Amino acid sequence: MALSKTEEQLMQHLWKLERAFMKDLLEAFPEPKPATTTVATLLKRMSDKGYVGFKKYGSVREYYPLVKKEAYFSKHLSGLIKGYFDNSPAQFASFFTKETDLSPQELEELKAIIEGEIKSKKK
Amino acid sequence: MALSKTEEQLMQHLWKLERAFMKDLLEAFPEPKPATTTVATLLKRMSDKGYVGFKKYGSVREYYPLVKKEAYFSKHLSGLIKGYFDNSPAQFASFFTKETDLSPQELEELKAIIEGEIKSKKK
DNA sequence: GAAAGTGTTCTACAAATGTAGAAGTAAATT
DNA sequence: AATTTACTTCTACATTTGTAGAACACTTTC
Repeated sequence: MALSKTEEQLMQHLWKLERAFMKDLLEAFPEPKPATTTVATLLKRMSDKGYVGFKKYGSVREYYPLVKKEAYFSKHLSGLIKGYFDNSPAQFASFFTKETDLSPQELEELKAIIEGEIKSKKK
Repeated sequence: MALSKTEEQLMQHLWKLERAFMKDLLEAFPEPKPATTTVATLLKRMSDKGYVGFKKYGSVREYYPLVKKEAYFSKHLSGLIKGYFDNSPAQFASFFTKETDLSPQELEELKAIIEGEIKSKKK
């Protein structure tokens, strides 16, 4: 099952922190911070959905992600590409490159990456 | 306000069709098709949210999108990039290029696009 | 060891979402 | 004109989501 928008936000914090206690997560939120119980509920649901694990220290828990950000994001992205670009990553890439405001330097970097990819595919 | 997952799907059909009557939309869904009333409800909500317009022909309506797919998608994408790549499109691009399985030809095309962008930025 | 501080579990509830029946209306068909 | 077709509008309801109070439990601190 997928995460909801709010759960995803919390997941972002968790990915950044890698492992975190309730208080670390609360700190990560900007004002106005949600109630502790709110975060607890979200964590419970996320854990039920299999996205979050935890280690108990007494009654307190140290939470950590069970799915990698990259993996989660990849799935997200391929969904988007399927939906919006008729499943054509190339078409998506083209759109992205044109629409996003990349600096000349970033473009050069990107070009280098692609050249690297081309080379590695060829070998 | 944003569209929900299901509303987005319907929106996809509408974008593809450009203008559509209820029956066209229903046809666009794969089996098992939703009930007519289900789609009607979604259209109503989407219209309330300002994403869909319609022209009346008697009591029947021809629906059409009020927001361009590109615009909607862009917003989506920048949200993703903000969330997952710390607001760095370049970092995102790099991830995308590595993770997605583009064919050598697609990579060449992409490279060409980027070169074009570099040139146009330089001018 | 009584009081604070932290976090957990339970329970609750409003809003948003997914889905659709019932009933009405307009247009097409017999 | 009566019937069928193709919607639309209204109403309804189960889930999921966003938010959090109340009450309980473990730790730390005076």
